[in-house]
Amino acid sequence: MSTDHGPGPALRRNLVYLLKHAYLRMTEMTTNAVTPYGIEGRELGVLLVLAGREPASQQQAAQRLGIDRTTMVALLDALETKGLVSRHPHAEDRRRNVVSLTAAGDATLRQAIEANDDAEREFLARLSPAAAEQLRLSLQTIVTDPGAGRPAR
Amino acid sequence: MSTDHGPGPALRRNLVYLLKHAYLRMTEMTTNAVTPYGIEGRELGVLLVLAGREPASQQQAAQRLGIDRTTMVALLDALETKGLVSRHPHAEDRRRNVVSLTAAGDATLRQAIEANDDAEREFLARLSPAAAEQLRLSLQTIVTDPGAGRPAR
DNA sequence: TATTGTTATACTCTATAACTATA
DNA sequence: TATAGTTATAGAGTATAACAATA
Repeated sequence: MSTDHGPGPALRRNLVYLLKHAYLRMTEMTTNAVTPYGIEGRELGVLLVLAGREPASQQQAAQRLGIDRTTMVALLDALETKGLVSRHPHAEDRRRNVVSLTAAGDATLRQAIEANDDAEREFLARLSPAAAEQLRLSLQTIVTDPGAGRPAR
Repeated sequence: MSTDHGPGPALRRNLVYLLKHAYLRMTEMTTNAVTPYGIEGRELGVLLVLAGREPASQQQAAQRLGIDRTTMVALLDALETKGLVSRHPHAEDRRRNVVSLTAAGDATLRQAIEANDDAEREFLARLSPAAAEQLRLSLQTIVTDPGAGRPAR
């Protein structure tokens, strides 16, 4: 019994360790929350990007997610097979694909968002509402505005 | 120009997205910080675990890091080859390996910790000191004390 | 029988290089 | 020539299954 699990004092404050395990846990919870609606956790991210302003190309959608365009292909193949997304050539530049949500995709997204919100609430359950909001804002700051020493790319 | 990079409004508050990209960025910064001392980012984690209370087995060290024991084998092989770590059979249970830092491992760890602290400071640069500490504490709470609905495992 | 370390193997996620069709 | 999408392929990082030594 009590086989001494946790990180131990040396790791307990290490940011790589904390971020990695927080990420893994949130990912698992989102996956579980969203699987009943027929999509994977990563696919929710794609649907969310598409639901915003509709991207003018697959590549633009990939950039918003921070993944490679070749990764996006497989992701969209799966979503298209499920009938949640459709691709059409761009009117003015036929190299590009305009990707849009189908009606089914829109319905799935709505349900998945709710399920994901529940998962986020559970993930944050040990934090006060203020601390939870602060966590989100701090991560936002770090991720979207990395600060000096960071190439514009 | 202005090819419209960032996440877009739909993803900007999504915790999986934020945690993933925060994790990727911190990992990259730690890797860069620690490479000059001849170790990888993940290896710093191993050294930190070993420097705490010395684990009675490889398996215990693996549990503290949250990785599989088979993964730990390869990690320790590399560190042993570099002369930073040594394995000896446990006196009372010869199935187990007691893993300890060599003098070189200890010296490397000390330098790597400093470099990693610098990287963490840069990572947190856009946050106030209070917000930075709050972020660390909130992640700690979530990771080490996940709360209800979570099996003890 | 159960457990530790190990090996072989496979799976997931991701990126790089090369092809195609358009521009 | 250059770019968007695609395909084939390879590389991390990780885990599962099976084996040897020890308990």
